[in-house]
Amino acid sequence: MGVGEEPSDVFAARRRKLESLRAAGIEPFPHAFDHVEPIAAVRAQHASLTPGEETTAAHRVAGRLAARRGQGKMAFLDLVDRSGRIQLQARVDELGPERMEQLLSLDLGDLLGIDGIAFVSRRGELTLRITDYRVLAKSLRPPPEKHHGLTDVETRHRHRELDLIANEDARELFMTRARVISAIRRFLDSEGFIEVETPVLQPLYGGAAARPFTTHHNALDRDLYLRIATELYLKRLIVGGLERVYELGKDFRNEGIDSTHNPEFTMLEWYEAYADYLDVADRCERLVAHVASEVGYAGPIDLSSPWRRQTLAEAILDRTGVDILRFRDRGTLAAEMRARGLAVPEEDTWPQLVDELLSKHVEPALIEPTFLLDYPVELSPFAKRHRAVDGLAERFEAYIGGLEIANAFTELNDPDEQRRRFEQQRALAGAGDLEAQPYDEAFLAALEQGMPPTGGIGIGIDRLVMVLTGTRSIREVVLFPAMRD
RNA sequence: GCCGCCGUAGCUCAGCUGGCAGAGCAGCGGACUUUUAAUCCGAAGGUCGUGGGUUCGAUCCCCACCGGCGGCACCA
Repeated sequence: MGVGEEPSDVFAARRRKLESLRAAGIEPFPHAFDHVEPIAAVRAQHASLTPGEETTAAHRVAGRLAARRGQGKMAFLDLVDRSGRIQLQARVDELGPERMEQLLSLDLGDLLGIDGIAFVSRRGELTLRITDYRVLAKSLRPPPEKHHGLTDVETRHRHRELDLIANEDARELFMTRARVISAIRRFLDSEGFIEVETPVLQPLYGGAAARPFTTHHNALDRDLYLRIATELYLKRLIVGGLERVYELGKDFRNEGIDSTHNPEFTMLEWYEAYADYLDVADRCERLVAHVASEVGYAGPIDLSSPWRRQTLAEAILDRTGVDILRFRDRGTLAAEMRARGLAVPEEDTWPQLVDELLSKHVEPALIEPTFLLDYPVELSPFAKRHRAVDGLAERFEAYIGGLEIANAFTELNDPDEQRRRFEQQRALAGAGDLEAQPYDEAFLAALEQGMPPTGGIGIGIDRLVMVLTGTRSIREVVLFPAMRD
């Protein structure tokens, strides 16, 4: 069933009304409608009126017809725009019999422009008494049910326009998302960052552990990759002296789809010269706290700074009793895990076992904002070695509500060390690791030019929006999530 | 990829391990001048996801496929 099916008489009735409008000399799809006020602005002007109070204030609003009560000589209609809903009163003594009948024969879902005089009904509802109206666009499909809204998840995601028409929650959520993104830009701009744009189509992908999408450029007759991260290009801009840069845009990863993964998703990355990962952590928690405040976050999690900080090894020790720093090879770590009754996947290497401990036993418990610091260097091919602890890298991941929302490091800027890391990745790729980093000579050449000490981070914007809106599925915060055909 | 649940009118949902497919909203015809999910009367509206199978007979039982959701696996 659904939106693509053949019209039934519900559709035919709307077609007939379209034709009768035209027959009456009314253009059902006019070009524009000037001087429209947001409904919320009209409401704000009359917030102090009392029930039964009349005014002489004329207003012009526009939106979608959402409900109709009554018929004949007087009726009430509800009009919805992006900012809210307002009641309209249609009276035959104001409009005349012909215009009245024409108005009442319009369909729910039609787009209307309304001129009216504000008053408050006996029951206390702000209302516009219609003095004139205009059809702004005829709707040829019935809107979703007016009480229950649209609840079918598949239809809500495949036809997001219906979700937005029917569900005020959905409108509010995506407006919040927009405010999150603009607040991020304002924050970074005010701290001396410049926004840049680097290639989405890349001859070589890199900067994250993920499989890419492949595409083809016809004129060049060569395959290109959709980026999995912006990291490597952004660091080349740090080499170039731009000092503080950020990019906010889509990354693409050719992986499974679940409640926290969409194949295309919005990533913020920033890089700052002369900073390390702890400086980046400070800015990250300030950014999130600022954005939460800007969008009026009132959820259950305290996002204010400072956040809890704990090393990865401590967190795993606390949750499992396993001290990964004491068992530094695959065999002894696996034995320790077995001794404590923990599952040990047969194929896993030492860093993969660490990741297993982290994702199974630590991540789900990280509800309050938490930085997990200092990851195994094997898992972090672009992070600088820890200044104090052998075998670790200066890297953190930030968790909120059990979700990983950020990943950051003190960036590796020694080109020879970076080259050795690429060699290791090449060995992994040779062993069948589909996510190993490809060898990127252009990036190495840039590092050889000299990159200042640099801190960098990637923040998953979709997941951050999930936290800020209390949503459990990434599909709820992406307007058009990936679906099968 | 594996397992489980789900798919019935435009929308929201009923439908008894098998016997002609149900309601509300919306829509259509009518009544009504202060409604707030308006109310009342009337007449309509269906490829029960798709394709097979079992059966005298399938929305219901079986198989496959499509799509969605959840979990596992994989993965930031």
